[in-house]
Amino acid sequence: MISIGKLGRATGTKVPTIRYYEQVGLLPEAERSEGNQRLYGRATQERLVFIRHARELGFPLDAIRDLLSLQDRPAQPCMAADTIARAQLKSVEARLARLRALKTELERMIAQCDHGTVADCRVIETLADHGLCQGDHGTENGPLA
Amino acid sequence: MISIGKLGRATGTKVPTIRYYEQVGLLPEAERSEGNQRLYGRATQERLVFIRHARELGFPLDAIRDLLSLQDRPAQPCMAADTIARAQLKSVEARLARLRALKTELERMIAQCDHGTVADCRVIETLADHGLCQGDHGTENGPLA
DNA sequence: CTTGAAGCTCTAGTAACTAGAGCAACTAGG
DNA sequence: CCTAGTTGCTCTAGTTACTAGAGCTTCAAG
Repeated sequence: MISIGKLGRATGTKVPTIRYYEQVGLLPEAERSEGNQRLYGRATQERLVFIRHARELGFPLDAIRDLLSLQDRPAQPCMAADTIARAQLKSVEARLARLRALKTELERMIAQCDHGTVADCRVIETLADHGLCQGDHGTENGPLA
Repeated sequence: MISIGKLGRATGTKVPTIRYYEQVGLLPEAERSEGNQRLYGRATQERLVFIRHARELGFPLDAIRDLLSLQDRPAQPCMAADTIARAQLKSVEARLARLRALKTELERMIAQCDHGTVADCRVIETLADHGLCQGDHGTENGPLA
């Protein structure tokens, strides 16, 4: 049984984040000490590690909630977890493609900035240039990277 | 002089987003018609295009505010804009590296999910596995992708 | 035994929007 | 000219995943 601070250090999670996870039901309500302080055992620590890894992989908390509920009833078929992972992969690939394009664009911008005045700075021109839209208008404001 | 709806369609921006940009000072307070409806001219439309492009490139609104203030006083040296762009490039590269790792991991997870039951599903095991931490603990909960 | 760190609860703030209520105004068809 | 129906207005509140602060209590070390 360890304190919330130790759990945080052990898992690389900030203390308020742990309390937040409890609040939104991702972690069970912690046992308390005499003096009302949270105490955690192995099981919860592992659950938190699971959550953090899933977050690092970009899963939103809702998806993690689903995964945890699968984990809690392990006799089910694996399909649901697979489906979640596949959906996640799709969105990761989309973000990757977008970011690669952005990187190219930024490099171009920086290369063209000639340390003159803003008046002829390509960084600003590039952003103002309408010709660079590759016509994904219609998507409207999407997640944006 | 066009309405907010037309401006939205012309720039691929949702109407509430335009009002939001005005509210937070990225766009000037719009002129109004007799009946109190917002009217926009070329200048504001270009400013909005600038903002949207910068957002697509991942610039946070604060950085965009800075860029716009540079644009408003174009006799300054270009350095500041360059600095902002370089910082942005750095963070894009970091996000890229992280995402590439995530993609590999997800692919591995999916490949190992053998459509059995959850009990032996690698998707969940992978997320629970502590051995996969490449020890970036200490960063605590960072931006996460 | 005392001091300072770590814990508690609660509220409010962050980014960048998005959604909804309830109402006014503009536009096109008949 | 009238009447729908769409678009616009303001305002409040919700979203995601946390983070920060106030004001207080409890714990661990010297």
